[in-house]
Amino acid sequence: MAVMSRKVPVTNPWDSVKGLVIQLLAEATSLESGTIQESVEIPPDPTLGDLAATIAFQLAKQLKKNPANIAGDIAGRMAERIKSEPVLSRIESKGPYLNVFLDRGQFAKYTIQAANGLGRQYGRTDAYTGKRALIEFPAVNPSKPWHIGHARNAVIGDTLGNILDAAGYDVVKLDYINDLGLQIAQLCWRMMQQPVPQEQPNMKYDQYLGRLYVEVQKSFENDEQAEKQIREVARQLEDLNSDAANTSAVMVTKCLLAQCQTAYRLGIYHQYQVWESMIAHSGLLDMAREIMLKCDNVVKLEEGEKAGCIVVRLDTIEEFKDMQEPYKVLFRSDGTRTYTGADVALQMWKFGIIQDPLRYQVFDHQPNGKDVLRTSLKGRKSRIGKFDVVFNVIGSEQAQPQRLIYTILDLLGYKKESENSHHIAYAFVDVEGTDLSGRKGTWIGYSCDEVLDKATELAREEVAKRNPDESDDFKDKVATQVGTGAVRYMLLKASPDRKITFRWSEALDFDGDAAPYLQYSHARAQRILEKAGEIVSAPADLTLLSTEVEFALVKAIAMFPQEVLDVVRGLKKSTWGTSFDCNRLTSYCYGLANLFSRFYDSCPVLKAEPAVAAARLELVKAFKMTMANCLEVLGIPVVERM
RNA sequence: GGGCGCGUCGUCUAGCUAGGACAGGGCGCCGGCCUUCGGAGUCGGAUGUCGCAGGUUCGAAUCCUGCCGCGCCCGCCA
Repeated sequence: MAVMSRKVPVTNPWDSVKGLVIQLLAEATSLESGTIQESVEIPPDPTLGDLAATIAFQLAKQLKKNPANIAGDIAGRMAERIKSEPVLSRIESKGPYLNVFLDRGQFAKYTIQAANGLGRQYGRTDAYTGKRALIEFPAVNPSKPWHIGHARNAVIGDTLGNILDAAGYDVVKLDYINDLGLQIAQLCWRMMQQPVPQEQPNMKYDQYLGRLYVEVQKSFENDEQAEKQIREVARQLEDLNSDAANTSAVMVTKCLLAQCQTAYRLGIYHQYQVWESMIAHSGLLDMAREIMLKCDNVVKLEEGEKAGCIVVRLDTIEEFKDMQEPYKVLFRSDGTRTYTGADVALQMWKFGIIQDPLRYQVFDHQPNGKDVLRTSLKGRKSRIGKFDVVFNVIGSEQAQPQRLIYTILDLLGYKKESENSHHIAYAFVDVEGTDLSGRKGTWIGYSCDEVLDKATELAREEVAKRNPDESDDFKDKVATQVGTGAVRYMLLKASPDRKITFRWSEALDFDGDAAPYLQYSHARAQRILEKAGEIVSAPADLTLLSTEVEFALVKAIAMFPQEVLDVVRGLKKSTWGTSFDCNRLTSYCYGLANLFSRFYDSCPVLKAEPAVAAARLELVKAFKMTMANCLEVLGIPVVERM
């Protein structure tokens, strides 16, 4: 069998074996392999089998026979053929189900050779090589620190990027900086007031600004005069030479640098930042407007309430038929853009529909060694290029506005681009009763930094308890890895469409289904390999790995590449956004760690007889590699000792 | 009013897109396991009207219809 005898390690062992089973079922039944593929599943209990097919149910309808009899017939017909495949052991019918058993030893060999042969590449595939994906996140206003809800956005976006990258995509991560919003105007207004607010010397700038904003908000709400002035500041911000714009530029830069420190703590890096003020002055909006006006559905209204506005007519679209107002304003009567208008223009830019008029310069040198570029008036032209797919990570409350943008893109004639526009939606994080509001200041105490601080602090205590003789440097380093890993994992393990109620007791629970458990399993594997270094050197016979527990671990290792691909294939558009099952990968990773823990408990490695020890060591290596690769995709630090 | 999402042991949650074998986990609770490579572990136990009511099907947590509860969205705002 060609697939099974390749010299080069297979990239996707589970899928290869499943493919083989499908092939054999097709030979035995004359059903389409597509039909069979859909019916092949994993039995609920491994004692039933390793793979199962429910084709007997479908055939029962056609043949008008009892499905159990049909399954029995097929099993009988396939028995011999199965024996000729080394990785397969036997087929059984159990009622209407067809259950296939793998040969444990052969499959262990097959899988471990794949994982250890590919090493850090294991889990990566070239399924989407050649495609370019742009991900925009988290687009936090540069007027406050990230709170834990912003962190959810950022971690989802970052992890999506890693997963797409593993599937072969060329991924670009982009952040959108709204430095022209009302929040910025409010802060600038305050900055230009007497007395000039004093910066808190011991406080991060974003933290300080976020608190100042809560204060300013009160003036805005209660003082009509102040509100009027703030509106004026907002207008001035559009003029890059104004005092307001200069004040803003300094303030926003300082705030953004502070926010970036939070991102870096979470291991999150970007290639580009798009600043709204630069978009406003780049000519991009004018270019977009021209293109839009060529479309029949975009018109400048001459009369009525919206006279002078450039609007898009939505009444031709089924979905918006029931809308009270069929005209959506893109450019106001004074010529300025609405958010919808700007968003459509930006989306067009992302797909390369508008030639890039922006210039770029380095904003910061990131700890990953790479520069993040920001849009600017002065810098250089860049080759950011066109993208095949665009993902915008935004809260689910923006589902309709996002869909509207993609619909308008379609109306403008960019059908493909519309289809390839994805809103990665996620529900908000709240805090037992209240939401996290920048305005009301309810985020105070729940900023991402504070959560990371507390998690790291607790991790420091635990590390110190377990490693009393280690250096402070060691303890600090590991505490950081454990603390940040725990926070990232907590945010990823919840399905994005489910709201998270943040609780300290859960965030700081390092037992059970949490990142430290995963990191711990890796550290244990690492320790075994370290100790083995001095002892074992015999060439391993991997077919010796055949106990229940070993086999379960082997299967989990074999499934990793397919798990990654399944998450990518699961990115499907719905009315409310595009589904992204980041929790599926955390769940896989937890299961993998769990199986290793069982193996660790019941299968001694170093104390086993030499031949078994050699084989188990290879299994430990394969596990460690897979766990490390999976953690890397999740953005959770890989820990050698903890 | 229209639209979207959520509702699963005490609690948090997976599974729902492609219906299938006793609904999986975590925390908490009860009880075992350190003369075995790190106990952030492991083994066992108790705990469930899968929001409610119908329907489709050989078979429904999953699909359809109608309700109920919670949250969110429907501006030349930002």
